[in-house]
Amino acid sequence: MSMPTSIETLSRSPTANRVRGLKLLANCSRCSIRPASVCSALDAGALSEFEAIGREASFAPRMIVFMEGERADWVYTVTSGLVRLFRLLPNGQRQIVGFGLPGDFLGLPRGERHVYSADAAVGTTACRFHRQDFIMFAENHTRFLRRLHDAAVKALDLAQEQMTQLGPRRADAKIASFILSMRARWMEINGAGESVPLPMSRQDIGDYVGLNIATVSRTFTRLDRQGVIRIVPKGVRILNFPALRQLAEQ
Amino acid sequence: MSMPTSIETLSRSPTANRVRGLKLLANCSRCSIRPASVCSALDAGALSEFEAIGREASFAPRMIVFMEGERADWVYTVTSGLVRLFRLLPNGQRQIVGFGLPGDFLGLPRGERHVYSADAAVGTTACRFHRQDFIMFAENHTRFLRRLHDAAVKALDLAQEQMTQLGPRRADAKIASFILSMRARWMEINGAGESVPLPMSRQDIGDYVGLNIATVSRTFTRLDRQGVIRIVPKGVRILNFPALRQLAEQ
DNA sequence: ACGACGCTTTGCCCTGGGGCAAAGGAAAGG
DNA sequence: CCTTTCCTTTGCCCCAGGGCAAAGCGTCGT
Repeated sequence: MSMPTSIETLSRSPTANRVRGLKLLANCSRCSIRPASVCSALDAGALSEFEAIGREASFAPRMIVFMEGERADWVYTVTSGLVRLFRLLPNGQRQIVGFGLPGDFLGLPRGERHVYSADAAVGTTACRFHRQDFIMFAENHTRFLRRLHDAAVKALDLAQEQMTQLGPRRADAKIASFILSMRARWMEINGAGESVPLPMSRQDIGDYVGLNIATVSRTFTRLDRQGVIRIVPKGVRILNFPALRQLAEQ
Repeated sequence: MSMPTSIETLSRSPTANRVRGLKLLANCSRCSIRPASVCSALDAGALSEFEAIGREASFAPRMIVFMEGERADWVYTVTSGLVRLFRLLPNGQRQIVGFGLPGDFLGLPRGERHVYSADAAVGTTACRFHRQDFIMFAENHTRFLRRLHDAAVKALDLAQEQMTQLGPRRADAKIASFILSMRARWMEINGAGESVPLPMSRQDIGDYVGLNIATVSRTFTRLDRQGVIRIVPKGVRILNFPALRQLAEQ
């Protein structure tokens, strides 16, 4: 059925260079994605303490954040852009296991090593903390620790969900589910409405839901022609909600 | 692509009846699967204390152990048989998210409610503990708690693995991976060799790896004809290891 | 030992989606 | 502003695997 998207055939491979720049954190209190992130659990005092141990890192598109198998020495909170979480399969195919959106917390696996890789899909910024600093801070701030745990539960739920999405479903069901799930995630960030940002490429979507890039493209086009969605630059607008939900359930 | 295996079309639906019988635990110290279970972390003293809070439950084939959404009041350690972990999708399809083999620990989700259902695929026995008793016991036995954590990590790894298996891979690759993964799991229990028990039905395998029952059957037959495996009652024997590994990597 | 039931295997046909490749667009770099 | 480089869309063809259904087997119960 489906085709290895070898990493070599991707238009460009992830670049080995890591973080592009580091800046001191200033004014977490004015950070616009804070409400959607784990930092929402911190009051003014804790926040400035937290600021002191973090740095803002920027990543150019395709820059690696961390690699599977590597020691997990840093943790991240995405503040803008999009991070791809992926595993490279023995046959060269890339399976995207998740997307890190602004507000998402990344890089704290159960063990001491990463179990998947992460790179920036577009220009991305993230607050970076040394694992030890971060853990020590969390252990001194119980509310924060609980919030972290919540984040982990949410990630697990998403993974479970994704597992059931990947199975043998029709292309339009997969794409419809994908759009609805992205919409739900953006709503937690923006509140937003019918417009769903999709900053990732068609290839990324395919590697996430388990479809060929051509099929992804065709399916978007079909949904557009059917009047279910409208394709807009870097995203879609949902025109017929019930129809989309209906498709997602197939 | 793929077909809803509606729960109604399954030859028989899971039965609503729960545990068939309960017996006091006697002689955990002689339990043959103990080395493969979380109980392996307990010494003689702790073991008899542990015995006191558990009961051995038996389940007839297709009996429900617990259901998605239900409060998770009991936890289980499988001692014999096979448990199917599954979610029912909106379209009626059943996605099997894992198999509980002897030694596996089940029923302690992150939240207070189960996120998937479980039923017995064949006649099954399991040690059952009240969640509270179990948690209290674990908190008083640090080695046991760590062992529990290890079990959770292993389960997560398996789920991650499964997520990459489900994607768009060829039928023989999926089946080959499945056989190798089952073999690896049995080896931890039996040590065993080339013979891999497969107590679950073809339908179960299909709902796990994302293939139609007919395709599952055809693929097993093909691998048999090619001399890669030999189909034996309730399992397979691996004849050509390198070939199987090779297929699994596709 | 026999019969019934349920699971597995197999054949036949068909369709959804992959492979390939070219054309069309958008964005980045000079 | 123009050129280059990706990325997306689309057409054409083909095949892996799904749908359906019948036949084959094993097993369990009486």
